[in-house]
Amino acid sequence: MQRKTKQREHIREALTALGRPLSPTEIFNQAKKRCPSLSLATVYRGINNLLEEGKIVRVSLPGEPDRYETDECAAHHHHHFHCDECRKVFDVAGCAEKLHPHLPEGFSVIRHEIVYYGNCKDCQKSELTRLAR
Amino acid sequence: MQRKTKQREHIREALTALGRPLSPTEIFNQAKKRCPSLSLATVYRGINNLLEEGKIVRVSLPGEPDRYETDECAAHHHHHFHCDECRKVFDVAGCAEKLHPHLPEGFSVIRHEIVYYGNCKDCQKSELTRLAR
DNA sequence: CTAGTTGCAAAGCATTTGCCTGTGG
DNA sequence: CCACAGGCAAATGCTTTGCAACTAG
Repeated sequence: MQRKTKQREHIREALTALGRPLSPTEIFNQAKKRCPSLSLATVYRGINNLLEEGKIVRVSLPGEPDRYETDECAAHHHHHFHCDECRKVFDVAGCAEKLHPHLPEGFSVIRHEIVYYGNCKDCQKSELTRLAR
Repeated sequence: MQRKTKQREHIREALTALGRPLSPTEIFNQAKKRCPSLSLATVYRGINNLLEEGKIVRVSLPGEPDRYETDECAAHHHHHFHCDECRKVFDVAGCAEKLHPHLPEGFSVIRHEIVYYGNCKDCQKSELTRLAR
């Protein structure tokens, strides 16, 4: 069974603190603020422990390194938004989409992933100010 | 400008021969049959050349190494299907989906990607025979 | 106590680069 | 000819592992 250590606490804390899916490096940088001795290898190990326990969930997006979010975030069906500008990833609540894929004969769909790309709130603003110049 | 070499031909040939998005290694293995002296580095360089020329297109799926498909495949809007069993990727023609994401205030969507997961035709069959046993 | 954890450094993998030889045009 | 292309091996970047020291329970 797993022990409760400060390093592991810091990993979960980083995830809840920023409230969006984070990459191992983002977690590392965030958690290092509280625990300077933390090593990146420990973050990776901690991530894998927490994954096995189901306390965090992997968020993979096309062409991006894997990110992770807390089980609370993952409790409801949702998709993700990737900002083309700052490359941060945000949750998109619910799934109002109607899906009717034109599948070839004999294929069956068990689940789906949708990723939206565009500009997040902050980058939207900076985009506007840039255009206004 | 780029030259026409047999190695580069073999890369495109591999893609059209199998008719589905292929990873660099899949391309390498396929092309090596015709051109045993081919090196993996050349496949990577060839892929990047062809990308720049727009002759092939990158297909990234969550948690998967990048794959590539010919520009013909990419000419029409489509999405992808990933078989949970054999891990091959197939094109899904068109996009009959109605998308109405619940975006936070201030976000704007420029494009989207959809990935379907399930069993492809062949693995569907083997799944059925396995269950029948 | 003692098995699970950590930090560090080294090992793995996939992808890219440097360098020198080979070759298409 | 000779600049671009190819093969090989070394370099890179991200993730995992081995190992000895450490610590929660």
